[in-house]
Amino acid sequence: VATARDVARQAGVSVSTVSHVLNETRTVSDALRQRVQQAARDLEYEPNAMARSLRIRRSDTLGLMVSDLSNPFFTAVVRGVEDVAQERGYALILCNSNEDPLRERDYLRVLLSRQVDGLMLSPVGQSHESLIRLVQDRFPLVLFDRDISGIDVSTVTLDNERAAFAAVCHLVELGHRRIGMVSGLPSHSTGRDRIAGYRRALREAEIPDDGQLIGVGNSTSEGATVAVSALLDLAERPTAVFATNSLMTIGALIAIQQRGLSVPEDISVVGFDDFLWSAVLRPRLTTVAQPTYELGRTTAELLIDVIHSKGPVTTRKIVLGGQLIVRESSGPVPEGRGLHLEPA
Amino acid sequence: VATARDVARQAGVSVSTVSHVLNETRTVSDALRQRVQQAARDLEYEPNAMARSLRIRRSDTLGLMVSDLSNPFFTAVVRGVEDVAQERGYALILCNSNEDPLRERDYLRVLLSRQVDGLMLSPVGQSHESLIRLVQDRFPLVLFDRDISGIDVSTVTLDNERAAFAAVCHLVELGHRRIGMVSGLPSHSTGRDRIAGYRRALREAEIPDDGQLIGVGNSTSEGATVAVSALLDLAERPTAVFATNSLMTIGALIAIQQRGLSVPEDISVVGFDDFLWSAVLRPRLTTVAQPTYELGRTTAELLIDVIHSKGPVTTRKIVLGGQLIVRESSGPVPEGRGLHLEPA
DNA sequence: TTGTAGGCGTTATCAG
DNA sequence: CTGATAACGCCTACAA
Repeated sequence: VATARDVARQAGVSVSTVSHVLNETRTVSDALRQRVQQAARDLEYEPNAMARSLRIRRSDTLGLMVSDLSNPFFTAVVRGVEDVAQERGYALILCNSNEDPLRERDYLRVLLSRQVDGLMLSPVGQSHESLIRLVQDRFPLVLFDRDISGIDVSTVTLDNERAAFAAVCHLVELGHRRIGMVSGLPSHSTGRDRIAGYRRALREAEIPDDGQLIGVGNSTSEGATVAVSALLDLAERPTAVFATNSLMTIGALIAIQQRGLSVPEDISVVGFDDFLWSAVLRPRLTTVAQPTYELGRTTAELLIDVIHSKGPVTTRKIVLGGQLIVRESSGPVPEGRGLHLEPA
Repeated sequence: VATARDVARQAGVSVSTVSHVLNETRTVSDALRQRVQQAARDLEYEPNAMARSLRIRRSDTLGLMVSDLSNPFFTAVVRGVEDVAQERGYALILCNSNEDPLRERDYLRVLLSRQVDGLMLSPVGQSHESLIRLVQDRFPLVLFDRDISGIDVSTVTLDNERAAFAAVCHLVELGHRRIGMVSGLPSHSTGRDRIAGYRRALREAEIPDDGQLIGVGNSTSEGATVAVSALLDLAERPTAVFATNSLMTIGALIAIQQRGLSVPEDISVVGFDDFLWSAVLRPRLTTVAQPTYELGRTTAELLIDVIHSKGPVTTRKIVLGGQLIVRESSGPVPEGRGLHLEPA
């Protein structure tokens, strides 16, 4: 591997001239410039990014830590982040905490020791010591998807409360009054917000809400199958189910199929996130589509802004909206069910 | 941010002592060791990975470039790679060439300039200058999923020929004799191998094969919809379709639904890669399951072996096998179709 | 057992 | 316009 020294020798100039030619950082005579450029090409010189970063105290690298890479939601986010990083000349180091707080902690150290210029994070748990230190040190940090409390940091999130509200309102308008929900962990802001939207919809429809119809699906397909099975075991089982991410939607459908029930004749379903395969399901799935790719783009752009802003950093909270897409998996309340089952 | 110098000053020792204590690279008296460790903790010292790498000419970082991160196939691979990297103490820089040769070229330079210790790549096109130089320089490189010609490099692939063979044999055994296929690009080894397996199955069943029933779906859902629509427009349309990745399976199903045909009554379908949502499809999808996570693990392990092997590097070709999972989407030839349509 | 000093490959300051 | 030279933060002979 050739170094600037080699290029300098080959071109018969000093290393500083090589550096200045390649970075266009001062005027160099045509003759020398030509020789340097030729030598660089001949030797296939590629500057050593580590040495460079060490000197200029900047790595032109962004860190991105997602909490679950097997969730299509996050891969869409990653693509958005990546496109922006590419456009703005940043490299990207991607880590997957896999919903493991320890792994998040570890990767955080890895990323910082690699001197990333900024970090995008979908936090797996609560705020912790390492994160607090980061913001205290004014390290460029943007959280996405999930917000956490007790920490003053910029975030980009989706409007989960409104999205859940819209989904449940749709079911209410179809006449449903016993509406189940499979939720993610309430320890995540996303889980809480979706529950809040669900409850507001019930409240506005004056449907009594004892929380019995909220199952915790743990954001996984398996968890949702268990949770929805429990809902279906209730004496007064729901006539509709709202699943709050794509994996849990699958789990909910599995549970429903296991009971031999069909959608939407026996029970209506609304999913969260819009997925490619929802179009080939029969019936096609009613979903709340979320702008996942845009979430990634916005997060990356905000982070780069934060990095470039020299002044006092004002933390920003950006919220992106979603969209309800009505398909055939949600329908009216089945005959003989619904109103008469109402406890109120 | 604290440096080794700061720690040394705080502990009242020299920087070399700090280094030796933290790396356990020579025996240090208890007293000093304690002081250094305490100081490091107090200052929250984290070694600068760039400076360290610059010195020891090793970054303990692996590069991973996938060709399409939105394809669940590759995210499973990524998880496998990541787990191994984590276990073996390597960091991971992940790039997404997005099937764009230019982007692949760019990212290649980025990764190399960042001094990754080795690189895993699912190449988007043919072998090119940059790759050839890499192997000539004996740079640790492992290709996965796709092999390319004209370059002597270690690879980890799936047995696509056999997988396709098994899928088509299954259809043959059900009585099908007009079997369509949606293929990826034949410029990829995966596409070629799957076509080869398809053809071998036809040959062994003594089914005439004029290649008319092979549609190129371009590995995308949209491409597959177009390709399968064309197959369904044929005067003697296939009674079964073999789709060769998950996105193209979706596209195939969409095309079939657009025609108002149902599976497997009107037409049988076999998909490639096994997906979570295939279980909630009705009918459930017959698929060839591929060990994607294992592909990632094996690739990372092979690369790390290559990096550690001091001697002459013998290139290795590892091939992993798949498994046919029969579900309800493939059935017998529909009444009134099949044999009498046979041209031969 | 400990410290000093040189250098990894760059960039940038300071003379010429 | 150009070239020595001193960092950047770390590791590691070599010396003490």
